[in-house]
Amino acid sequence: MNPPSKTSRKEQSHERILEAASRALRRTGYEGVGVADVMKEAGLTHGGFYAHFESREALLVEALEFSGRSSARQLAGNISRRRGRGASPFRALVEAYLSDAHLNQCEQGCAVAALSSEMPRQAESLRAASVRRIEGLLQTVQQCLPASPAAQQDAPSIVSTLVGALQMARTLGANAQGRAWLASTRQALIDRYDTEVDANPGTSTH
Amino acid sequence: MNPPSKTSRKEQSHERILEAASRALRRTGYEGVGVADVMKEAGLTHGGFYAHFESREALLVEALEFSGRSSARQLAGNISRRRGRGASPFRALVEAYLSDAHLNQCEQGCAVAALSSEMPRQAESLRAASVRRIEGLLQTVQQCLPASPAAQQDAPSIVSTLVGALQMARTLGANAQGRAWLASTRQALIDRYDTEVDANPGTSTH
DNA sequence: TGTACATCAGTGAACGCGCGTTCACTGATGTAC
DNA sequence: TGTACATCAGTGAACGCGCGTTCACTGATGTAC
Repeated sequence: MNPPSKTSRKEQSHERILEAASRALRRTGYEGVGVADVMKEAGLTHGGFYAHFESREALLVEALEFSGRSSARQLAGNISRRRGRGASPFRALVEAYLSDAHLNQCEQGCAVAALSSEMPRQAESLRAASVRRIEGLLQTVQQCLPASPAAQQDAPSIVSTLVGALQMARTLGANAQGRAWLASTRQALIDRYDTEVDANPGTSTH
Repeated sequence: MNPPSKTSRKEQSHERILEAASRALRRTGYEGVGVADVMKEAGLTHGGFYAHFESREALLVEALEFSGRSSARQLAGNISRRRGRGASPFRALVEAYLSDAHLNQCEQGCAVAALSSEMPRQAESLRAASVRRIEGLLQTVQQCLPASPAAQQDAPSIVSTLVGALQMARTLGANAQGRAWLASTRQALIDRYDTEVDANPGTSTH
């Protein structure tokens, strides 16, 4: 008979492998994900990998989808927390996505920002999964904008700005230069799309 | 005695290697640049490589700088051609950078757009070179904006939008979906920063 | 002008290492009776 | 309840391949006299 817990031992291992791969993917990019390393971080040895995934590429596809679910959930949480403190949906989005925390913690952050320049070069199954991630992010942004056609039409431009700004800031470094880039982009977006202004967005400790 | 031409045979080879590496870098990313492949494309064999560069990493640094010079020159040319046809500096920048041609020809295009998500993960010498590329692009954008502090302050946000949009569009594909993303971002930028509107930007054949 | 020698750019074989993938085997868990 | 067997998840050694790097050597170009 099956044990009362619905997830089998193998399913639990599978989940741990995906978690490890998802973090590695966002920290080191597609090329940086090694089968042996991921298995080790999941507490297993590399030999068992092919009982879980058909190939490394199949792992990357699942890991990308896992990353998308995970970071979308986290972003939604951050947005609703900021909304609870009185921010408009758009301001909450901008301050959550372009936060200093998101600058530093790329392995828990948005997969699109972590991978976008590599996406066009990947095998078709991965590129298709990447397109779905972009569409997911687009949808999140659309939900934070007014429903008017004029506002909705700007969503792709805003997605581009959010993703690009995080990448530029990460390249500049998690120092004053990177943080200044983020702050400047937050300001520009909010000035344009959100009228209420407050003093110190992007950090929750002040 | 030296031959009348000032560039020696070795300098010519060096230049050919850099050209090949610069194209490969923007087409396939940092990880995609192989020493043997680059030498082959330059018409040489891989053994001679280390007479030209201390290491693969040193090649990548020089190739990135080469890419920056080359694409900055090309972008400046495209901008001034559009200005000659009556476009404002900002409109010329947006239509040149977010053109369908730039969507397709990434190996001659902007290195920042081709590499940005990989930049933060590179060795220090490469990251430093990447920062210089971002600063170069920032300067180009600043020169296309009005000199007022209000406009200049938006430059980082605009750089982010340009880079992000090209990456999203390239991931979506050089098809209707990718071109629509570009067109939408062009429109949003121009609506916001440039008042005159025309019918069909981004292609020169209509 | 011609000969002998040194320098220089490039060749191609070889080395070492990492990594994706395969496979025979093991130990534990669950099933049949 | 207990024993024998089958299944299942995971182990670890091994294979093959690609790639960065090294190095002894070659052929051409330039220099000394």
